[in-house]
Amino acid sequence: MIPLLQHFAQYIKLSDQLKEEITGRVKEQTFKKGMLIHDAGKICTQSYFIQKGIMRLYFVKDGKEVSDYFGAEGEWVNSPRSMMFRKLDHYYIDALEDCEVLVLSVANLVYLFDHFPEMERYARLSMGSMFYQFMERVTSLRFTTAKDKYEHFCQVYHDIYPRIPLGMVASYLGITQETLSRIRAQK
Amino acid sequence: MIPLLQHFAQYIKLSDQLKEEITGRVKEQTFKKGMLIHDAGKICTQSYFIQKGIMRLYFVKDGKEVSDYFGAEGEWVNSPRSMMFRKLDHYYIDALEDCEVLVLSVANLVYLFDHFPEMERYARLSMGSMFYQFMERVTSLRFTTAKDKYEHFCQVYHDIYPRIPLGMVASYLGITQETLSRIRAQK
DNA sequence: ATGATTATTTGATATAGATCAAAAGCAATC
DNA sequence: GATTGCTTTTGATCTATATCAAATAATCAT
Repeated sequence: MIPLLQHFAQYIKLSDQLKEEITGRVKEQTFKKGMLIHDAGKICTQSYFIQKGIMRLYFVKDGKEVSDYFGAEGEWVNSPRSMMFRKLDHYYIDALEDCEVLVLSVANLVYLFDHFPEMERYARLSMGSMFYQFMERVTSLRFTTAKDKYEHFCQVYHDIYPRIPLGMVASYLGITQETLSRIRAQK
Repeated sequence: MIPLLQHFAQYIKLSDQLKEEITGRVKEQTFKKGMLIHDAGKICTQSYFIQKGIMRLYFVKDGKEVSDYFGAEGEWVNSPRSMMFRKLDHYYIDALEDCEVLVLSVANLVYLFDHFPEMERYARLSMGSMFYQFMERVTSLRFTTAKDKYEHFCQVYHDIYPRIPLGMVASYLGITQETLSRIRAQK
């Protein structure tokens, strides 16, 4: 539970009361490697805070999986649009490794937003950081060679990139597996 | 001033008091076409709400301008990272047309966040929408042809795309001017 | 362990889009 | 309204990466 509180504390000051409310509203859960955790056919009603393992956000295009985000220890994973706006989205979530997570339901999240304005601030600030990362990613997708893209990926995911299968990295970067394999070979 | 209040009202309920605080804290300003509004060498301390005209967020790479965002009527433009985290960023802002804007300073924005929790909520929700647009943009940059990218651009910027010079569109999409010109010709 | 899947590497070829170069269109300025 | 400086178009190559195909290597289940 500690890592979760530390996560919030990066952005806001946590009152004892808020700490209790948070810890009282999440529950532990584990998933086996390969398990489908969220199905694109459903509204996403849970957010997963990873204590151990890696979860992946992906969608299917022309029968192939396209990976869009990898969450590891200390990060939240969910289907953002589905979760925020309660609309169906095309994202699936699965476990790339055995995972231990803390689950927070949308209902509980809404409760926290409604009763603790500092939670709104937390959300604003943490989204701000992700926003910036998105801009860097967009920059990296334009005007750069496949090699530059891979290097940017390794930088962003520096502590977990060796744990992610090559094919998934390739689809994340918008290049083919074969090209990525060749890039890796030449280093 | 009305469009600005309508903008906020899309996301939160505006009390009379908040309305007054907002209108009292912005000031009108105009910029001539081509003017540099924000310089990458400085911290961005103002956010611009556009009432008329188009503003552009761009940076310079290898001596060339790379456009990253176009803001039109009813939208905010600023250098997000510089503004949010008070760090230097590489973004410039200029005016693609004569512009009429409302200016809100960071100091006033912070005041509003500190005194009106619903402003934090506004920020969270509006960033959420932009977040989603970013995800779509990332998708459009991967696995798609130059033509698909241009079509996605026209969709996202459907009411202003004819007002944006071709070269800027090309750098926004990460393709060359020449390629974009050829794509336009074949339609 | 052993065979069966699944993931990665390697090779040969094709192609979308980049690059280089120059002409044609437009728009601003005196 | 001609002159100057941008912007867009058109044309001829070139190249990074995709695609297709098959061989290894790694992982999983019995």
